[in-house]
Amino acid sequence: MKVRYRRTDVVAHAVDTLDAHGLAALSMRRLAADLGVQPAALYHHFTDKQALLSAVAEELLDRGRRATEVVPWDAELHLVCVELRDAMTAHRDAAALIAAVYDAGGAREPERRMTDALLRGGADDELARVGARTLLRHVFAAVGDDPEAFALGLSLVLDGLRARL
Amino acid sequence: MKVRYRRTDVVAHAVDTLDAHGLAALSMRRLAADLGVQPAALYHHFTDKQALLSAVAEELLDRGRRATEVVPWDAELHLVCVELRDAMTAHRDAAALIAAVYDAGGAREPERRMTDALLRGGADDELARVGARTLLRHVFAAVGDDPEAFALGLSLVLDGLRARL
DNA sequence: ACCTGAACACCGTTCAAGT
DNA sequence: ACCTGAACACCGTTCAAGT
Repeated sequence: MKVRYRRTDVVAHAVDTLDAHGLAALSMRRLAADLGVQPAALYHHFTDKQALLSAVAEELLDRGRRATEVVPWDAELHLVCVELRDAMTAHRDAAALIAAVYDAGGAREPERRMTDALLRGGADDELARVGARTLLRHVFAAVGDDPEAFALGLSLVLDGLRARL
Repeated sequence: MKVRYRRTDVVAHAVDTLDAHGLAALSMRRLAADLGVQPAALYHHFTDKQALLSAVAEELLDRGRRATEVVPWDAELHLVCVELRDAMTAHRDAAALIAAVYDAGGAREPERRMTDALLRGGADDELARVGARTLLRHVFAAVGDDPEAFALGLSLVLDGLRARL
């Protein structure tokens, strides 16, 4: 009797592959070969490669979540940035993967939490939407910076937001 | 006697292909087929696909350049953002292409001009470097926004910079 | 529910050789 | 200087069929 897998098994193995060999190695064919299964078998679990990558990105984001607690809006904003940065640095190429999934319309939870925090802080709908997006994109883009440059770049955006609240 | 091409011919055709069929269609094999040439022939003009993409990105940036004139540092900053946005919106998928080339270490001229303008405006080396990068990345990320959202997001970053100059 | 076998339509890149 | 012919080592995806 051959081995069989569930969706979560495939995602777990994909995370391992990401760690060990990077995003370029995350191909449907290679993943299937590693699992000892035909490429077509993966299409039972995911409609296409994009769906697989989305599932992996969500998994990485989940692993980065801290305990939920109610904090002031600006502390929440800071917390989301830190959690996101953690998730993006905890695994090889996680930053590129999460950004790619975001660009394709997935991994929207961090942005949603930022928007909520800004609304709570008194921003109107427009500022909350644009502010959250600008902040999120900055975290994406600056994740490769050293800590000082990251903090400085982040404060440029946060100062701009503060000036409007 | 068969047709023969120079490097610039290939770049010009790549720009046309980008316009007509998008970034996904910009493959070495397809480009070669369109030109009526073997895939291997392109490796006479470019060491690899990355070099081709870099050349195309530089070409798009060049086409977006306006006449050079000496202006105050903040007007120069604004001008670079506008030129960059123009270059990124003038051709299909140009934003994704230029961002990809930038991530790979190319298309550095806009950032260099931003750094120079900030130094001219009194920023120290660190602020000029981080400020230019933050601004550039914001333009990359927000190029798909509608004009109001783009302007608001940009002013968030510019306000942060102004607060330090 | 999960997988196979086989195919289709692609990729980037290298290399010896030709003109 | 610019190109061919041929190969190598890959991709994502579909589909009928099997257990």
